[in-house]
Amino acid sequence: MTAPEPRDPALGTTRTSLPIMLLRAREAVMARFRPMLHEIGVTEQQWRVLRVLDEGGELDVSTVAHRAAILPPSLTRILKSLREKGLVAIRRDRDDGRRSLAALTGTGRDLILGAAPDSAMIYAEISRLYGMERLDALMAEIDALIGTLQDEPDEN
Amino acid sequence: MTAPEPRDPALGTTRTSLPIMLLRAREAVMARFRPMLHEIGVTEQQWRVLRVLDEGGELDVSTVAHRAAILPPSLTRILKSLREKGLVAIRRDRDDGRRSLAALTGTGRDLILGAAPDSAMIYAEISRLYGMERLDALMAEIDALIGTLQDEPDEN
DNA sequence: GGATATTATTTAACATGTTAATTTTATCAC
DNA sequence: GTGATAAAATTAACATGTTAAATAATATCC
Repeated sequence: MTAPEPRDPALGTTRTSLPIMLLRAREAVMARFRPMLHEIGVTEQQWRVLRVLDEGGELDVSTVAHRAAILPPSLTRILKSLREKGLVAIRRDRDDGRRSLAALTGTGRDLILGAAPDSAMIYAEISRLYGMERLDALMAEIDALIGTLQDEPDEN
Repeated sequence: MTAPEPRDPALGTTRTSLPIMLLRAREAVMARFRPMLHEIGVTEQQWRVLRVLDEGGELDVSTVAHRAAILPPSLTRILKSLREKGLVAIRRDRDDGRRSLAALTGTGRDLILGAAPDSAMIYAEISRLYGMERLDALMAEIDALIGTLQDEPDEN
């Protein structure tokens, strides 16, 4: 019975909010991968960490955090749980006692290798549905947006 | 001294992973808004909920969850904290006892109104840096990606 | 009209995000 | 060499993400 409340036209509507759209897009993509991740018993973030270690070999925590887009405090907990699962090994850097180094165990590598075909198939399906060139172009644009926002100084 | 570990070429590199790129993009955008949100003492998610309620008036929890892209269990907690801050009011729907209805309080509306100019300026700055038309095109493409992935059935 | 299924929300439990503070080790200046 | 500083990782504390289960109210079927 009550009429819709008035709203400030200076605020864009949440329907077209850039951060929310990026969130929804990520969710739509991840929904395709989630069944596979559930199957092998790792979370999305744990999977990212495993992949980064597969690509980079033994890496220090800061590098893993940067490449996997995970903040250091989260990564500390994730590495702990991955170690408890026997998927990664962690040791101190002898040359620089401040650093921790993480690497896949044999078990961890096997898990990646086993899941790789499924992962590739899911990505291929996304690429097929949306269009491969179109997807490449979209990712290039997103990359450009990131570059633009990070290079330019904040307006504060 | 150890050489880089071999990796499976079937897995794309994490550098070009679509989910990670969307995550980074969101982070790059939110970094611009974060100082303002910190200023007014609300989190990013709380801000989204407040904006949705400003746009939609009194809404049931499910609708807010959908529009703000927040899962119901998270929203329950967020609404509780917003109520404790005096920014929203919650009551039961008389026509359907299962539903909870949330609405901005006067304080909540004042907070939105006070922050609106800053919010608009930040968005305008992003638009200026990246290009307004380019940003519109990017958002249209992201929207198309979401539509594509949600409409098509899962391949499982 | 009462058993049953469905829907809306919440609770529970665990994982991660986020900021600030702390700890440990290196580095620099002198 | 020693004291101040900086860097890397962790811990702490609180907020949110995520899935499953529980709760409560409505809708449906016979």
